[in-house]
Amino acid sequence: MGIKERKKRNAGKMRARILKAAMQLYVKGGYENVTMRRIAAKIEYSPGTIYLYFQNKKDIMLQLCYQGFERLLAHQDKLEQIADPLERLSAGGRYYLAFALENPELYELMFATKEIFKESGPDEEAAPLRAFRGFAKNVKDCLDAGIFSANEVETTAIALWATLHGLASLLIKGRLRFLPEESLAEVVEQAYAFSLRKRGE
Amino acid sequence: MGIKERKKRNAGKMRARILKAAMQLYVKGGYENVTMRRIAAKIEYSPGTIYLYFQNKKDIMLQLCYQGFERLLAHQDKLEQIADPLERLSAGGRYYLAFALENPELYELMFATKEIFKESGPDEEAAPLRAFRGFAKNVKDCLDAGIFSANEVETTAIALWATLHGLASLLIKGRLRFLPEESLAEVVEQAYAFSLRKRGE
DNA sequence: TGACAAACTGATCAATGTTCAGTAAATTAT
DNA sequence: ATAATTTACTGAACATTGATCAGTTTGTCA
Repeated sequence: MGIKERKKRNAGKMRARILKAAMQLYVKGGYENVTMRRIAAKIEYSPGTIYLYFQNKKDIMLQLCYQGFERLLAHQDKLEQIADPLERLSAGGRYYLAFALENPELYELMFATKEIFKESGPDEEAAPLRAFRGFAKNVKDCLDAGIFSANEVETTAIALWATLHGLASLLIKGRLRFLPEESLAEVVEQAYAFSLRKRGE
Repeated sequence: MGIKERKKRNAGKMRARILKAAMQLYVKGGYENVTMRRIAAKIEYSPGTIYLYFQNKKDIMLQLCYQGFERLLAHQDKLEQIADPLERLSAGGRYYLAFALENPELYELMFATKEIFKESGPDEEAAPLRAFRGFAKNVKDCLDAGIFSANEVETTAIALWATLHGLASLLIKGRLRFLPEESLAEVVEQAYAFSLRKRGE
């Protein structure tokens, strides 16, 4: 009696096709480029069909937002191999910024979606929170190693995350365009290094 | 021959009326609540009239964005009275965050508008850059006082600004909602304090 | 094969930003 | 004062949007 399973699989595949099409449209031209009719054309179904698999456009965009966090998490395990905690945190920051700059539209979406935690409060299983917990773990290792002054882990993690997110956001939104282009990368690198300055420096 | 002047004044007043109506709509319900027809209804003109004073909706939103920076700058002079540079920087940060949280939609707009610097590159006279220069001045005073480790002023200013902007953005977008509500303010305060930690701490 | 259910269609709706021929008001010239 | 001209404004119209739903096709099972 695998019929129900097959149907679920089919529905899942359809959802995936829709999301794939939506993602392609989104990364190419942002929110306004994602149109129910354009998605429908891409998957070769009629617009009405999409509403059998998603509540509305917002629902689709929310799923894309989650996919963004999944992608961000995808390479987290590579960081684990770095032994030195401060170096690991530093590399994590560089990776974070690189991800944001390589996927600017996606990164925007990841932090533009207000409804992300709306449904029944924050879910520890959710990708956004898992990403933060992984980051906080690295911060904890630094604190344990006495690299920063004594502080709450969460407080320190939030401060450093905020710096990274702030830099990513300012860069993507072109708010640092007053700096000479060629020194931009260097300035950003050093700015994050300043936030990571060790106790006594 | 004050006729031309009067016409300019009238056109200016009309622009102001339109922007006022647009701002009211925006702070109440965000971007999608700002509608050319709704603006027109508020100012009691027909929709077409708006296009005699603004290029399009984007143009209107851009002006609102500028108004946001003007408001942010409005109380900057009060900070100047604080003698101690670190205390001044700290108070500036608190004021910045308070502004962002009291005007969340406006703050979003201030940093959501990509076109802000599009026209002929960054303009030193523009409010956004003036705001940064004011902030950087406070940072310079701290560096001169030896409070932070030697560094480029711009680099340090960007690091601290990014932290503030990151905190504001994360708060507004609800990304810190996994923290207990009652400790949120405290955590944010301490997170910024961490970024401001003095040399040797 | 026939009855039922599930999947899909596409015309349709209200609302959006924007345009522009036409009207009304204000100004200048006669 | 009246006519001519410029300026200000209107609102119907257009293309496109997200969303709906009666009707059709496809698939499943007795």
